[in-house]
Amino acid sequence: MVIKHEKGSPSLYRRIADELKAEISAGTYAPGDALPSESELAQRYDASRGTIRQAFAALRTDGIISSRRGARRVVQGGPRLQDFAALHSFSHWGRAIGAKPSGRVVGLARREATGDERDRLNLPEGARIYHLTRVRLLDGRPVMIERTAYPDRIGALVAGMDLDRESITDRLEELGTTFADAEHTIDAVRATADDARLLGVRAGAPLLRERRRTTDPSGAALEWSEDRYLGDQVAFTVRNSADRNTLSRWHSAPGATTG
Amino acid sequence: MVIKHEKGSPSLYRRIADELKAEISAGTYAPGDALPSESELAQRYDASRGTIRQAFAALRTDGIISSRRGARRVVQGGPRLQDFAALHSFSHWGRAIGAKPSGRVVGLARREATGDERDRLNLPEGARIYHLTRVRLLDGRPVMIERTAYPDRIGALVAGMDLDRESITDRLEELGTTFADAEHTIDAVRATADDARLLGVRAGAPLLRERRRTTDPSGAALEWSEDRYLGDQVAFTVRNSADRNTLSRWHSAPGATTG
DNA sequence: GAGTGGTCTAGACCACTTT
DNA sequence: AAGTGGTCTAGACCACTCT
Repeated sequence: MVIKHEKGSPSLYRRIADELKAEISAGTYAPGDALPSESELAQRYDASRGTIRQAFAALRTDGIISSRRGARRVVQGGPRLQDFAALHSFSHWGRAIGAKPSGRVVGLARREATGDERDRLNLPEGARIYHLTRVRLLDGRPVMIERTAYPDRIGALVAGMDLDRESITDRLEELGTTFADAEHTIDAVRATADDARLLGVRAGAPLLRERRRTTDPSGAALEWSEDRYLGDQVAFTVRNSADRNTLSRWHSAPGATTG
Repeated sequence: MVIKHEKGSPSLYRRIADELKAEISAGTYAPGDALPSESELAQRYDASRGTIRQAFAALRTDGIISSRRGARRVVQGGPRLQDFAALHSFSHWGRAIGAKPSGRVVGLARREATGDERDRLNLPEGARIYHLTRVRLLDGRPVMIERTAYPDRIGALVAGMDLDRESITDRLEELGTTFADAEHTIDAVRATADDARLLGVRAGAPLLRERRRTTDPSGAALEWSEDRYLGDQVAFTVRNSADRNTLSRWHSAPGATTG
């Protein structure tokens, strides 16, 4: 018996995965606890074993559970992982951690893309972009400087927004833009005089720098951003395993530009 | 027809995945190129479609390819990701990037674990650990300070090694220890006087701090390490997507320990 | 409309952990 | 010995992209 999906409804394995995640969040299964077996869940959800395995695979990829042949799956400890939206959008993230996120526009300009920007956004010579600089705050205190380049098509939409009030990410999603993949490069830099003034720290303070390239489902670049966080305010957490690794370590030869 | 595995040989889908990765590395499929369809590969490898999908899933999890319904899978650009061993072991990593890795032991001691160390390694009150501090170098230049706590059982093995010469990771693997999962927390800190002396920079220089907890397949903690990299020498790269997210952003309230 | 990936089923055998 | 997850097969229907 195959049950058809209602239009727009998530697949069965996604619903099962979401339900398991919710039960783990709620503490029904605590870190270290064993989860129900595949066959047990197959019965409970009237699904095949393959579908249950697909649901578990989603949790495994997110690092929420571990799994070994012969033993039941076990809930992993550690900090809860955030969903893609909370990670991608400062506004979402701020609200998720219970703070009041805001922004202050420092500059917005349409200009010709630099060579680096053309590379990152995959644009032809002479292409124009929008470049936005904002200070982002939590509960009124500066936490991060955001310097983002948008391709012309996206930037035109952004330029029309109320940037002090709206979430760019949310508005772009409403306007039909889908953020699918992102690549983040993280290192540490010294605050420049400019950084220091905007963040209210002394020049030379250690900042956590995140350079991010985000693409849509077809692989087209949607933004290229360099964000600088106060080093003592923000950290990033990554999980990986022998099976699955999305993390790399990179070395910059002294004197070379850092990618 | 079911073909049995030879003992110790990797599964079919792993071999297919490895072969595809090799072809991508070799440039047979360049970033932006479409890959063969599932049915085509099923024929080529005399495998079922499910097995081919399993191989593709491995590449997808590593962020090497993207995939959308209706269109063929596409090779993703960006830096090549390193395998778990290269990420986990400084020695492996150094050799992989063509440099000569080395280490200099600053201190090794067996002592009672602090509260923080007990939490991270999941040890009872009063448990003892081994604590190792090393400076790690590439081509003779200091790049990182490593401060690692090992549970007694592991530390006893480490203490017997030639720490200036051997790779701890390699030796522990040879001795039957399997590193399965790791959780990394990354932020930026100011170099202490001690850090500065060991790394040959001025105090206050920005350092990239990686705190790492590594576990074996059963979830038991194998090490808890705090590594500090020169900010202009090393960066970390992470890939994620709406489907699959192993990255989180964390906020530390001012004054709180960045635990 | 043809091709492709996404979801789901039902069943099989095996390696490993647990009791 | 029983239970559990890992691998693999063969087939089905569907949503979507491409030309």
